[in-house]
Amino acid sequence: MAKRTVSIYDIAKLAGVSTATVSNVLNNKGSYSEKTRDLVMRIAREQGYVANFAAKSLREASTKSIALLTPDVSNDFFSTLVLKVEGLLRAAGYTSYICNTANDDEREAEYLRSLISKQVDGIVLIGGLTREHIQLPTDVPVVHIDHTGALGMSREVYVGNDMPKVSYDMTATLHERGCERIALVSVSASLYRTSEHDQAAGYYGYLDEQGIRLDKNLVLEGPHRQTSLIEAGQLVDECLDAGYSFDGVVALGDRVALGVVNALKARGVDVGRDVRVIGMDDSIYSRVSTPAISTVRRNTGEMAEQAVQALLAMLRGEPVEQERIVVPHEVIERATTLGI
Amino acid sequence: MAKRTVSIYDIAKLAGVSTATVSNVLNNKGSYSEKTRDLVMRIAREQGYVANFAAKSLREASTKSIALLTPDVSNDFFSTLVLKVEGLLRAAGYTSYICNTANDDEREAEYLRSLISKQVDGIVLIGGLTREHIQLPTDVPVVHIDHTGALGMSREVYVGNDMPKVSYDMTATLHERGCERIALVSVSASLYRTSEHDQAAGYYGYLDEQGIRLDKNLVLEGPHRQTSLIEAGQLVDECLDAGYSFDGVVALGDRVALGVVNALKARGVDVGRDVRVIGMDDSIYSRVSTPAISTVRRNTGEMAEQAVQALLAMLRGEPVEQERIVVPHEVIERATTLGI
DNA sequence: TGGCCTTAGTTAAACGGTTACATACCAACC
DNA sequence: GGTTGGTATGTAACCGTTTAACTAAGGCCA
Repeated sequence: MAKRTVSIYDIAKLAGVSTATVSNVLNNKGSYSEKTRDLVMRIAREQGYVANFAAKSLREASTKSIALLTPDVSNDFFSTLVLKVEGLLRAAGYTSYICNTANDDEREAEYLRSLISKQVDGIVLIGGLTREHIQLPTDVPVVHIDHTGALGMSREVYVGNDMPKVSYDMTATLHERGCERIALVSVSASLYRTSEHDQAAGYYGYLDEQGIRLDKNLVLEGPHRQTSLIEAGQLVDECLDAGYSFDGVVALGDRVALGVVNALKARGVDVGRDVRVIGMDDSIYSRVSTPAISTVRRNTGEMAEQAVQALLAMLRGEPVEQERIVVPHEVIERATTLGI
Repeated sequence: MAKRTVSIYDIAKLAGVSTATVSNVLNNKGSYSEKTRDLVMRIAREQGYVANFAAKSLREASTKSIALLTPDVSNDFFSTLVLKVEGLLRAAGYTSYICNTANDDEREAEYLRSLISKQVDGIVLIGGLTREHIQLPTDVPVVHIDHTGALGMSREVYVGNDMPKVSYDMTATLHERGCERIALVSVSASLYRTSEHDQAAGYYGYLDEQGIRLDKNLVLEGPHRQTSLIEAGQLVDECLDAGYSFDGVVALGDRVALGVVNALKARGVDVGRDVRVIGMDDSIYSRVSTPAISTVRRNTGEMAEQAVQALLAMLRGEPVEQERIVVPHEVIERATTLGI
């Protein structure tokens, strides 16, 4: 079975020319007569010729494929990012290997090992934990998105938001709306998205700057045993059951925010008035909630574009001009902070 | 730059043996002394040798990679399916190309063209529209999941639920709980998931069988201009605003069901008592809703397993023993039909 | 001693492209 | 007529791996 697929050699024979000419015609290179081109093209089409990428890759030392690692594709933020990056790369002629590491170091390392062996031309690392455990054998270009862990490669670029500023702005938004006792809710999956707990930094920073006393009982961190949404609700319940109170919530992620909102609603709290809530990522969760959840748009579109642009530049062999690219974010207020 | 990565040839030279021996050692084939093996292994490790898959693929006419096409990875049902399939394939030594076709024929065709050229060993098509537009040049094995469109390949397997039975059971569940005027809500993205509108068939079938008069005004189909969740709500609003009424809703998808539930709640309807709702897929949407939405578990785990098993069998060259594999489904009743 | 088997290893071809270099032809120019 | 130059095409090496076919040496046995 498995009748060998038609090769450039078969076409050359049928057309009565050499493989070099066929290759030239197929790639618009070198020179050849119009007659030859038409003949070769016709035969190629007739025979259903499809170039063998393995052969091309071997010879050219380039597979035109990219590794795309992300911790969790089911997370709206990451999945839109991944899809945008993939689309842009595809438009540039690259195929992507999309990998879901589930925040597992070992899995990530395994993926990289196998993809390095598959000779990917570049690597895009999205979110996730620190990357200290990874050691790459080749000097392949790497782009990090939403994440700051270094890899020590010779060609390496970072793209992301100013995360401390994001949580700073979230906290400020609540404070400016009159909140005085502001809680922070996060589950580890989102907390670890940046290597140095950047995400929470702005919350502490703002409180400090405004002279607001930090109440450790209002910092709710979950170990992410289950769906972040459910867990966030439990954290809120535990906190309130223990007798603590708050009038504002900085939720590191819209899923977390939705969990918080649902838990508060279940207790009869008027979300948006009694307690204001702000989430992050501007994902579907913040939009489908009632009341709609205020959030931070982190500009996945621009992140993807900057990342791909930087990667393509490195692939073209251009020197890295800007190692760290910061994408602006934007607070979007909805019912949970406006109180309408 | 780009210092050539170390090849089997370099190792052979360093170890003072032939490339054949190195290859044998690395693949546990042929025969060699223990001394030689240790030497080769040590040098390979020292030099950070990584096999070049392009060369291997070219020689072996197998890339150990699979194309995985799905209409929408942001859809919970598809994404869990994709991840499970990918995981099982990885465990079997295959790398997956995960592709998001967005229900776009042209995009799908483009993906397949490029992946065929990349010499994928097999193809898994998940959900999506009919596949009549696709013509594959090689006789690569194909597995379809949750979808019935034929491709006319020599090695082709279908895995999925009995979709007419699914909507039949959904309708029956509502009827048995006392619903008499049962609406059907779908948006095209989900409606087209099976080629012959299988999904709705059971709804019509059940009504017919029970002698319940079909009211066309209660069949709400959206063109999927936007998020299915939002759109479902609009369809419900339009229907009720037009003066029609229902006491049960068959929603083809949990996202659709959530949209319906939200819209009804906004109108002050007591969901679960005044109107009962059942969704499909047992996704996160049905679980995070208040009230929790009844749904149908479609067993993505078993689907993935059956699909991968069938694919691996075909890749091993075994003949197709069962062309059509049906995975059982299960109605899960929660608050929106139990009325608690 | 010769024949045969086993083990350890080598040689070289093959996979399907790309490409540097060689060649053949023709026209134009001085 | 010889030189120059462009165009169209062919030749063959090369990318890194696997593997069929082969060699060489040692052991065993009649």
